[in-house]
Amino acid sequence: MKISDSIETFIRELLEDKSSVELKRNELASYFNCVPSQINYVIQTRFTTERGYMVESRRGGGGYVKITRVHLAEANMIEHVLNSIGQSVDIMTVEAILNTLFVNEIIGSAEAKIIMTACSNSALAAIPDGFTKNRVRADIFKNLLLLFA
Amino acid sequence: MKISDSIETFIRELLEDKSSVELKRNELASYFNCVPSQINYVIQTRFTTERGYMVESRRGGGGYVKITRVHLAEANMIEHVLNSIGQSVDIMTVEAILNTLFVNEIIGSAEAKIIMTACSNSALAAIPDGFTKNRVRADIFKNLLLLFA
DNA sequence: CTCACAAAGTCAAAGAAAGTCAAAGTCAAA
DNA sequence: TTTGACTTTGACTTTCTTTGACTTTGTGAG
Repeated sequence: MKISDSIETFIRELLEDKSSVELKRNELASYFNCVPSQINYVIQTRFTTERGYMVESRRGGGGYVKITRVHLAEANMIEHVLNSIGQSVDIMTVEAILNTLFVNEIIGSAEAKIIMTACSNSALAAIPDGFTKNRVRADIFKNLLLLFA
Repeated sequence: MKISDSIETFIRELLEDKSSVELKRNELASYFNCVPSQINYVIQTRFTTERGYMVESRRGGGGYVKITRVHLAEANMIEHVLNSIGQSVDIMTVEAILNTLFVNEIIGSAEAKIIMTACSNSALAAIPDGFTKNRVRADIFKNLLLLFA
């Protein structure tokens, strides 16, 4: 029972051909039998800037939500990412960022895998949940990204 | 037969065909008539990095626990090293081990560098000195070494 | 210009699932 | 018989998802 994941997949598939899609929030919601605001949830958690998407929308009659896959400038992408990471970061975000870096060929899949593992909950199991864990994760992540800058 | 052992066997059997299984913690618990946290106990004591398993999970709706088996070849150097690392390890030891692995061509210099950085004091700066820091270091190190097994 | 309606946005509460911790129980070995 | 490693249990926490009431913004008819 994970409606959000289905919606995410659905939108991803639409984006396979074109680099942007225009959706009707309400139509999509009724297609998936969920409340409209769930579409917002999916967009906010899955189609973020960190994952390489841009979202525009308009309300009112004939309104829409437009999602665009964006190719980030390769130049100082690492620097950009480093700045976007705060003092604390969760594993989902790490995964998303690594994926973006991989897609943009900044890092290879082997490196991504290593970094992912170093930041995984499994590796950080000894640290209590919550702020501390995500803070340590951010430190490790940043230190590793710095190797590619 | 102890419940924990049965659960362990059950999961092991699932892993005989596939190299990874996705479990529902609550379902498994109710199947074995035990409290959910017992599943965590089994995983923490039986499906550890030393034994060649990796564990990922997600909370919330549609959550899961995924256990992946990594094949540890007999007489494998990584396995040996994994077993030799205790619960806690200092940065000098990490460096020494990495050097040995590099000299024996088990890992490349790029990988060694990444692992070294992930285990560095700089990456673990947010953790107070002493036992905890070296313990987290050991966890990270073992998880990363497992990638080369 | 104004008002009704159509869309999309916001936010917080409720629900779902996994994680943590430590107390209490077992049981064999010293 | 005491000790200590291993197990079982459950109360509490954290994380992620779903839902819905309410808000904001655009459009078009009168």
